[in-house]
Amino acid sequence: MKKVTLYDVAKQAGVSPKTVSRVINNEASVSDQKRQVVLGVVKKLGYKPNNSARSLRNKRAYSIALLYDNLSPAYILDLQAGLLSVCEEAHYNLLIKDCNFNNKVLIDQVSELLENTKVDGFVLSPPISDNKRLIKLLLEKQCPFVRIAPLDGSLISPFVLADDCELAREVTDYLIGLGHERIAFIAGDKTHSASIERLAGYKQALESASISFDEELLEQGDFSFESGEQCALNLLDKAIRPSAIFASNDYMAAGVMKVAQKLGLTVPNDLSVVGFDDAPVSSQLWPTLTTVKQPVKEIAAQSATLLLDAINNKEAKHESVKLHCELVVRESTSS
Amino acid sequence: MKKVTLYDVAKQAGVSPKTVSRVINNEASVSDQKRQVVLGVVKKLGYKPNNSARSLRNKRAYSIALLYDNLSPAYILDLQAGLLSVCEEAHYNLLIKDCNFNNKVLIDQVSELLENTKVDGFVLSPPISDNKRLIKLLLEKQCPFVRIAPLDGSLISPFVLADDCELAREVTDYLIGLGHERIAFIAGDKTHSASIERLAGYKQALESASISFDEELLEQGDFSFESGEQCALNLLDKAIRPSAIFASNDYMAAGVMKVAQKLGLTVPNDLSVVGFDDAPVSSQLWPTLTTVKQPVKEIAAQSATLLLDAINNKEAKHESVKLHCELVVRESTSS
DNA sequence: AAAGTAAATGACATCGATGTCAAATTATGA
DNA sequence: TCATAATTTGACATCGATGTCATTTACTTT
Repeated sequence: MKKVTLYDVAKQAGVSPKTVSRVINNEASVSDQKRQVVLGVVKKLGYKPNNSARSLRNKRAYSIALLYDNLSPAYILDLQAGLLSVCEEAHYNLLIKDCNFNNKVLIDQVSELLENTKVDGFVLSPPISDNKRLIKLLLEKQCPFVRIAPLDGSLISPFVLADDCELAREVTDYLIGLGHERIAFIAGDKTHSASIERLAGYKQALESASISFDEELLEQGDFSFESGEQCALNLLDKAIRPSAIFASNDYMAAGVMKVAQKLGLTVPNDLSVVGFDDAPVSSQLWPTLTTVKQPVKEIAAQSATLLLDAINNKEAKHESVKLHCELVVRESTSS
Repeated sequence: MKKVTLYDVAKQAGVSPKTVSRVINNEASVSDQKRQVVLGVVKKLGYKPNNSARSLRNKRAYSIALLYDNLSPAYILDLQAGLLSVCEEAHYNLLIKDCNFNNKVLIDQVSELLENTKVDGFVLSPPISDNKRLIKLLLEKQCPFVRIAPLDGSLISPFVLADDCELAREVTDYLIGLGHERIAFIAGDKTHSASIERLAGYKQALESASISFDEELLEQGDFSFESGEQCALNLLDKAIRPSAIFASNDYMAAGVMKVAQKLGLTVPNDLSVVGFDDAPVSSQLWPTLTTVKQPVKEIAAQSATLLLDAINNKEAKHESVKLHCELVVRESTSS
């Protein structure tokens, strides 16, 4: 039951430790014959490289860090799960960092992670994906990173996003298809690309259907339940009410539902409501909320894959990946 | 900007590296005079010990792992936040492990963490806190661990819990105080101590108020929204309805709200509803839910503290800590 | 077949911190 | 004051993997 090391493998295989190391790291100049022998012994002894020794020698921690701030708990947990699945496979550690603090501290903490912990790369989730100072730091230090749903679509790093715009269009098309013409939209926090994209999709759908965009029907929220309430109050107070409200996320949609109920409106008969994200609350309300499900775990898994690529192959070209969301029709919408 | 090592400190301080090491690790036999000198240089150079080197030499990873399964996202995130705050302070890493798999795999994964990653200790959250096989493994390997809200209150390890029973009593007292006499209770998953405790508190309060416990008013749920719905249907279908329903968590309470609304009952006028946990949904419903807020971050922080104590002081006695919850009165309750 | 080139292999030092054990220093007691 | 015990201190080896560089082996080429 004792820990097996490179040396044990080397002895059994009748080669030098260095050769075993070469095999483990998939280096080129090892004869196929010895490679097979070594691999055999590795499997037989169940050898696993010691991470601390590697880290010490190579001056890197074999770990990546997830930076997040201000997202919904379920979303963050899905991100973590997706990242973990890839990290475990690749024998990397995942460090998590709640960046619920100001810019200055964030920069310090990341520097610390870089210089002390020797983290290999970072996953930036919105709104950190567009933190200028942080990105500048990472680029300067030549530290690999991936951005999730960034506003800035340039390939300074790989990035992964969902087809928010397309799905917002689909949602709006769906509402139009149900016969709605006065469809209001509640936008989210502008520092998230999702807000921009979802609004764009809404506008595109209106245009395709030759419904003119009405400034009156657009409200600016910030993704919070309270902002949803406030925006709904503004919208439902109008002389001619919208017959449907499309909120940029489920929290705001829940706020809309609350206001509708308070005003004595029945959802979906008097008002259709749509959210976005498929947060837990969307199926815990009554009526349950029509919404859009993002493939958050896949987004995270893709991010991890791209990041590990960048880490292990410094000259790899940066890519971007767009993943597909899905409309989930529930009870809060009708004609 | 180069990395400073023990040797740099030793040279500057005019002592041997070993002495610096002694100072860093707070060992006894160093003269006060040298200690001061060394500490001065440490601060001046901003020396930070290299974790990989330490891990290699000491055969431990300076990290703890959080095992969780099946809890609400917000709860898990709060646990993580609480653990992280202590870990960062102590320069430990936090590994997270979603144990959403069967017993066998769990044991394998934990063994792997122990033998390969050399994790120093584990934090078990419910219902893993009472996983017999896992606990047996950890005890055998003499690996320190803390349990959060275990069913088994013996001191095989330190543990931390909330005063669920007391608060359930307080909630029930509060409902009784409002004039309710037919108060139904929806119990949660029996593998969680919280379920047992909350039910006990409910019964105690009834007894204190000389209201006899009515089997008819007790339903068994499993903490899910759907189970809340089902139990509510059962309860509200009775000839004489309860005037208040106390659900063991907010998800189930949300299910109750849904059913109440569907049946045309107005909350709180026709029915008072109380939840537990102060999950996000409790303030995103309308009416907002009266509930109980657990100090989850503090529970986690305490757990981490106890665990690190156990790790760094093997003969420390195991302690248990009980933390205080708080009743949050919102809109879903009235006389 | 000899010479020359390319590929495969291994000896050794190193990453940074710390346990072991012996040497040096200080304190104690007769 | 000197021998002895107690306390500080440091030299050195070590944890396990891998970069460097020299050496050996295999493969061409004329």
